Amino acid sequence: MREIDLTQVRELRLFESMRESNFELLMQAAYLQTFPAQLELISEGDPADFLYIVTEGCVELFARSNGREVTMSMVKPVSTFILAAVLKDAVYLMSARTFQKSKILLIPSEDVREVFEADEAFARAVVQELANCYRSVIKDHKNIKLRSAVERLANSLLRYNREQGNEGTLDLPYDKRIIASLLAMTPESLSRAFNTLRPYGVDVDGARITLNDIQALESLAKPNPLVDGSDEL
Amino acid sequence: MREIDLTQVRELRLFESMRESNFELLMQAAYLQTFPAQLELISEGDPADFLYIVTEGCVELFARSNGREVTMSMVKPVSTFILAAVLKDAVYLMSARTFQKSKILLIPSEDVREVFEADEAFARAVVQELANCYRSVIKDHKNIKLRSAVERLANSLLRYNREQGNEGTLDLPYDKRIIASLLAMTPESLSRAFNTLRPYGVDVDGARITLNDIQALESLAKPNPLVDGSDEL
DNA sequence: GTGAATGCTTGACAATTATCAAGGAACTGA
DNA sequence: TCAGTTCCTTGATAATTGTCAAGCATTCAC
Repeated sequence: MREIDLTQVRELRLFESMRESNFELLMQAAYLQTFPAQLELISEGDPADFLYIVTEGCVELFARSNGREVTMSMVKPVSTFILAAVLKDAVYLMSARTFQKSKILLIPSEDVREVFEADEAFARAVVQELANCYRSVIKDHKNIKLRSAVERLANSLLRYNREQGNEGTLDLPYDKRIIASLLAMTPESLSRAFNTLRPYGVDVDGARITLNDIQALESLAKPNPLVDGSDEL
Repeated sequence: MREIDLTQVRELRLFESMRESNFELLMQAAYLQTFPAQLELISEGDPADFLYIVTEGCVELFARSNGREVTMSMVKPVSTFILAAVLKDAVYLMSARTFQKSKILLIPSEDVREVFEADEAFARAVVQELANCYRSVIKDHKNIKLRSAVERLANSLLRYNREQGNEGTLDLPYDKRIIASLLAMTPESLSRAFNTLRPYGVDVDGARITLNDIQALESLAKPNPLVDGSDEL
């Protein structure tokens, strides 16, 4: 594995405090692979054979049931996914596919669990990671249950704007089709939701969005850190 | 604290494997209190001062935003709630109120975190508990994003029926108002959803529900263990 | 370049779900 | 017992969101 990849992974909060020997053990068992876009990596219901870490590219977590399909979240470098299933030695609850061409590190579940048993620092880091994941889903869940589709869109635009430096202009990080699914609506409804937001200063030009009246947009969106907060609050 | 309560708590998977001395330490710092029904125990946004454990009664976790309010989940004895906030030393993301008169054990967050640092077995048990919580919210999230209101109701009836011994007859465990909110709909819509299910053999008599044609109901509900599974799958 | 595919938008319409108002049943407390 | 709740249901209606079909722009392969 390239030195630079290793360093990146080691710097993840999940791995930074564990013993060097255990980290090496994990990495020796691991595979680093590059996958093309739109390749299905895991399928919900399968046993959790590997812990995944995206080091380059982007991965879509999605769920299927009864012929329908929705995007659950997008995983960007450098982060892990489906940690909970690995630790419980259970089946995956979500499917995953590469969104772009991606470089992904696969660590066999058994090794993760073994090191989890042996390395206290790692065990504690796992707790922090899981707690973050948990709180993040709770926020998503509140978002869907407490807000209408237009409000969800308004808040997500405000959030992208914040993440991209509060310049009043932002680029949608994914296709609108995916944004729509993340926000639990159809692409058609997303299109119409953008139209609804035009009187609030939202201008759309492809993936480039301009927010001309953030105050107005906020008065509609009513952002709430306990729903939209990126983290640690 | 009464011996019987202590034993119950000790038997929780979260506490069963920790060292006796640490368990005693936690319990000495803890308060056991009885609260009347409908008392707000915690309010989202407050710092997480205590870990809560319901030993008798029932607690409603709910969320508020922008004047709206929804039930997130119901906590029955004997289980903990808001563990993630305690471990992260963060604010609560959900509010909690007693549903019935309830006996609740409060353990100061600092003690939980201290023992978490000191007791390896406890740290590992925390991981299992958090992983369960995480997977349970993921399922709720899939339920809402992948199904219509009627389908959600149908599946939740099938689930209550399973939990109550597959007798084809079941009692709703909470007020319909709460069931509605758990299923992300209004009480009026729940009422109409029950009517929609009548042709599928669902008879309603107050809180007592009879399922006269489970096959028909299942063909509508399309239950899926990766969404409805109680646990461990 | 040309044709096919993809992604997005729009229109027309339908289904789903919410809102508001009213009424009835069951429980509650004096 | 009776009035006052509370909870649930129903009706009428409206808002929200989804579906289906078509069209347009862009990208992509050849």
